[in-house]
Amino acid sequence: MAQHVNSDPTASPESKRVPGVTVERLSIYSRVLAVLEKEGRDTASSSLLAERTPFTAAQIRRDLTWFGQFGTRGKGYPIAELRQKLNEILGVNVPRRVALIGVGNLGSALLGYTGFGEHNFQIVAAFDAEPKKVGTKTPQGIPIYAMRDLLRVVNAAEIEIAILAVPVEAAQKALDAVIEAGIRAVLNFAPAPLNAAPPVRLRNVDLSIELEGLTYYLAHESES
Amino acid sequence: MAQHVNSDPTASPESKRVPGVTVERLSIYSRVLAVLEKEGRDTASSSLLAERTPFTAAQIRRDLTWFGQFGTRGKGYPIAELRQKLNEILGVNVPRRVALIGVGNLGSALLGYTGFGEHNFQIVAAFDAEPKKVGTKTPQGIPIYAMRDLLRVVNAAEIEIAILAVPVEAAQKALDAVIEAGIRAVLNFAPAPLNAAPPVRLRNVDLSIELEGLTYYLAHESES
DNA sequence: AATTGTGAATTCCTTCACAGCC
DNA sequence: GGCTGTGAAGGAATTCACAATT
Repeated sequence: MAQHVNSDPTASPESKRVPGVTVERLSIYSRVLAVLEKEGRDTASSSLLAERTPFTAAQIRRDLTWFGQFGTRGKGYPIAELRQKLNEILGVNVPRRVALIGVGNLGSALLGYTGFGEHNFQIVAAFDAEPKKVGTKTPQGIPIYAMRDLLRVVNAAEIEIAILAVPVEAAQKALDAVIEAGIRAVLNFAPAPLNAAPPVRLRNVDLSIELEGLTYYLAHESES
Repeated sequence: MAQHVNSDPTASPESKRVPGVTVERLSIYSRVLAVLEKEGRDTASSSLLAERTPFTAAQIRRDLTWFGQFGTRGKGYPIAELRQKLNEILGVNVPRRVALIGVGNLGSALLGYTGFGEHNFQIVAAFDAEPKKVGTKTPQGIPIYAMRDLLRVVNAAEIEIAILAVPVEAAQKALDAVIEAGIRAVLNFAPAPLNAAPPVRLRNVDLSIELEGLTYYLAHESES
């Protein structure tokens, strides 16, 4: 298999399109590798990774080949190195600046969530429609701006990502505003089925929908 | 999206196995139908639904046929009726009782999130390892129990679903405890790659992973 | 002996395209 | 005329299975 086109692991996945499902799994591989590294291992086979994830060994090997050849036959994958490469591929090796839109209940919880920082996401500005909050800072020391300052702050702070944590009725307007401000990546927590046209990437996290994905199987358990 | 369920290829309604991706989309259809209903419409064609979702008309029609024939040729689908039907299929026509494990930052935000109640999910009990919190109530009036009371309370209150909002280092033990208490459906917010064997259904929502699904495309924008 | 990387086979999902019905 | 429901076709993702490599 003299196929070394992708021997540079940071090279783009050339000719063919990487399946979306593969990208989804990459983060999970990175997480599992972190755990294995902490356990003191230095290589991991695809079958070990399969044990720690809901995926099969063949699937994992196939996923990785989209980006290059990272393993050694007979041995497995070098954990630290593969993790580093996956983080590069995911674009999380460099810090990403994030704006939080909406400093209510959920927004406050997200600000208190330390996991973002651990994965190189920095919430550098918050925005709220409530005049009383504007001009103050969050308990974490992040300044709260008015929505009309969005464009200015996004440009000045080089913000790339917005997290929407606004009430559902404000969600569409907030989305329009962040796109208008030049943001290309949006994570929406408002329980509204928002849509955005490329090149904007929008991801919806609807907590009720997550639960409904579970109740379906509760309701149909007897049939399995 | 949504992250990931340990897929059970044996769950099915009547004859054949319903694809997992179809179940994922059902909730979204239900949401869109609710919006259309509010707009005063009483029928919706598959192409109208396609306009309001990221899915195609053919895909929507195909998804629905897994569960029966709901439309009228030449006319479309009766909105209210289809929505009701979908909710039945999803098992959200009856209230589902939920336990919240972990009343920290994120847990408190989830308690304040009114979307659950709107979709027939009732958080009826909370649990925390912190002795100071045990015996008190949340601002919403939900009693906080010690973890050791899990089995008793789950049985007494007929709780079917657990939401894990505990620190990552406590996640596995919390998962073991809720499974031990007889719970079959778990939504995990701890940023740990947890696994559960069938018949337990586990869904992970890792906020950092959601963001990483976006950064991949930020990092590879030039290629698309 | 162990394990990757990958063609080939397979399974799963989506889209096409149109007959059937309103 | 408009739209559903669905066989058939097409495409995508997964799994098999094994030659290649350490």
